[in-house]
Amino acid sequence: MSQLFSPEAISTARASGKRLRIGELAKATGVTVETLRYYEHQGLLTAPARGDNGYRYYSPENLERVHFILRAKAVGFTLKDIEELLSLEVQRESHTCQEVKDMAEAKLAEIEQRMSELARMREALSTLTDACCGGPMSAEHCTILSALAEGEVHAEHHHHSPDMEALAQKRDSHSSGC
Amino acid sequence: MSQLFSPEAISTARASGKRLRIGELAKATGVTVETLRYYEHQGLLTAPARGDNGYRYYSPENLERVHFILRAKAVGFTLKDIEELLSLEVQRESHTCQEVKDMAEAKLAEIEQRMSELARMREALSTLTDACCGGPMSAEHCTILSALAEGEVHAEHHHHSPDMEALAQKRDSHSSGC
DNA sequence: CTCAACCCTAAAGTCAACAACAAGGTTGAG
DNA sequence: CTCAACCTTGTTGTTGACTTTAGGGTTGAG
Repeated sequence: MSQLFSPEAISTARASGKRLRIGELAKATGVTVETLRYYEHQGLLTAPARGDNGYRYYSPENLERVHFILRAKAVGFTLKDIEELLSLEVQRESHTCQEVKDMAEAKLAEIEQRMSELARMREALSTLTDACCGGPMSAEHCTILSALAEGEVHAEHHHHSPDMEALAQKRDSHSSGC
Repeated sequence: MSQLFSPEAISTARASGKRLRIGELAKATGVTVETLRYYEHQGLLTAPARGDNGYRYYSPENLERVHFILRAKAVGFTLKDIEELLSLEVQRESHTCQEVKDMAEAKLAEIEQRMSELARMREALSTLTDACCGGPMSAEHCTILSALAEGEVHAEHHHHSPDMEALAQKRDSHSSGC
């Protein structure tokens, strides 16, 4: 490994400025170098200092910004959201808490929306799997396939109707489901 | 395919034999005509009969298949999954219940995976929003931005550490958070 | 006959968030 | 010097599920 860089080779040699090359920053943050260049291209990272060789040399501030991005991603923000969050972050004084909280709450609502959609799917799917024997015999009378084919799937948005009953009846009445 | 052994099963099973043009099928199923053509292109819909004008004329079986696809989508299957499901559906006898149930359970696991990921995000986000006043004053000391900037976000996979404590302390100690 | 509302095909564009590739320059160890 | 391992730019490809575009034919009412 070649950890040897020239700390003072950069024009503005700051005392505390431990500058990282892109591969080092990548390793330090757990993302790929392509991702870092992509973030820069997208305007999420400000263009870092360059050496005479054209290499990017990242400051600790750049490192912090990458961490900011990753944390924001981890709680569900998109890169586009993060661009907005960063514009709030870099000029905190000229923005309000409300703006920030609004974004967080909007994202929260979005996440809860997606969760309830998934919960709906999970309910429907578990009803289906519960009704299916899963045995090694022919799928000719498989309740899952029949439910998908004949419209007994309890998965439409609102409209929680006698779907499950219909499915349950299938099991009882025919005694053939799966 | 059911059409293999049923050039007349169609006419016998359903005396109606009402064939729809693509726009009618679209209206009947709630998808766009482009989507229907796309499904056909992807092999999810078998090529329907054509008139002398080149128009597609869909049979009731075609309609049923679209419904199958939509129901499968509604419970979380991808189009690729559905292609597989359809191959099971079309030749049920040569497949087992187990195959079908395995697919459903795999999808269920996938959905639960995504749900727990979302739940993790929701926890982190609601902790953040709870800690933020959301008021109209400067975001200078906004706890949300600070948490994102300083790494107090409780959102990494496992590793549930004193993150929330750190966040809570921020509120108490500084008395400035937001 | 005209005109809107249908229908057709093939190909390209969209979104997000990168990954991969081509074609090179730089660095440092051996 | 070579060689691997870095770094550079710009372009294109990936995934999924469509949507849009371009450039046409068909149908039926007025």
